[in-house]
Amino acid sequence: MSNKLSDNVCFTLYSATNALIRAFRPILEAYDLTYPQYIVMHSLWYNNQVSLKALSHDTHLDSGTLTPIVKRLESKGLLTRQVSSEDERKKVISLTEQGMQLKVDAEELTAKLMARSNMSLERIELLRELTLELHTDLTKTDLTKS
Amino acid sequence: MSNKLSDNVCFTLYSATNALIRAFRPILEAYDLTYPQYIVMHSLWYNNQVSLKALSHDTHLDSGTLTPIVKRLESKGLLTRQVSSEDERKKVISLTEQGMQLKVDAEELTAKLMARSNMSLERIELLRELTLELHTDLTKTDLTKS
DNA sequence: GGAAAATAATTTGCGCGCAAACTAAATTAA
DNA sequence: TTAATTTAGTTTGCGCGCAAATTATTTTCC
Repeated sequence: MSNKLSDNVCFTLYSATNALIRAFRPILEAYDLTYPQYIVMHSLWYNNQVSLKALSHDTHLDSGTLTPIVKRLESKGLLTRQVSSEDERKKVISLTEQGMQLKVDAEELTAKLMARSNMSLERIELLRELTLELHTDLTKTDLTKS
Repeated sequence: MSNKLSDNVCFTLYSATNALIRAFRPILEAYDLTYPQYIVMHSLWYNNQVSLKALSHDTHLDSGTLTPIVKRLESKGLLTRQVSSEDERKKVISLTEQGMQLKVDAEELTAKLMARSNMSLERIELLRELTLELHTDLTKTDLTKS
């Protein structure tokens, strides 16, 4: 029988994520990026010239969330959005030269940030595995099962 | 050297939290609550008649975030907000009868939800401890340390 | 080939999450 | 005691996160 909020996994997960993004903010500010924008850039650094659909699959972000994010990155000159010639419903999202150059600077930000926590590498890796597992479980049984 | 997004703790943590809140939504819908609103109610069930400051401390939510949440809960008839008689800057937030009755129904929602994941109780508890640790670390070293 | 269904992306609406600016009350210090 | 500082809570502005509705294109099926 739980009574404190911190006895609750959902709450600790939620709070830790908020704290992480909050801690990321001043670091990412130097690159004029928010955390979701950073995720999109990270995805494109390793998978350039993809559709919004593909980007959505990789980042786990909704298309309705992605469209405005990608537009903002476009207006910052980090990427371009062109209608695909094969399928005119699709847009091809491509990094600009400027967008690709960010990679060099911003690649190691996670390591930088996590080093500020006192957690050991083993525990960080364990946390990664557990959250990956939870995400997989939740998205698998989400809609069909009641 | 990480290349996939899922190699990145921050990303897996972020995605798992989004997935969790998404999974919570249809369950909480029956109580006409969002997840942050549920957190506030949960806090009040075990700590009634507190100031916004105290609520902010317990829920780890900003006062600027809390004010509109608490107002929405007030307009749903789940709580009241009265100016404190000792200190007129403070507001005393108190559950209504209706707000207290929700507790009975909504208390075990977390267990209900986590049962839908295939994770063992041990791994869920481990996840709770790791996220609690990360939150503590990040909020401790946040502003002062560079 | 043409109607119906499926797919890709955008738009709309709402509730956060939080920094920053603001208001009002209480405390401290001169 | 009153001016300066601190504290509690609200407001504003912006960027998500996502469900639901919409638009436009493609595919399917007859």
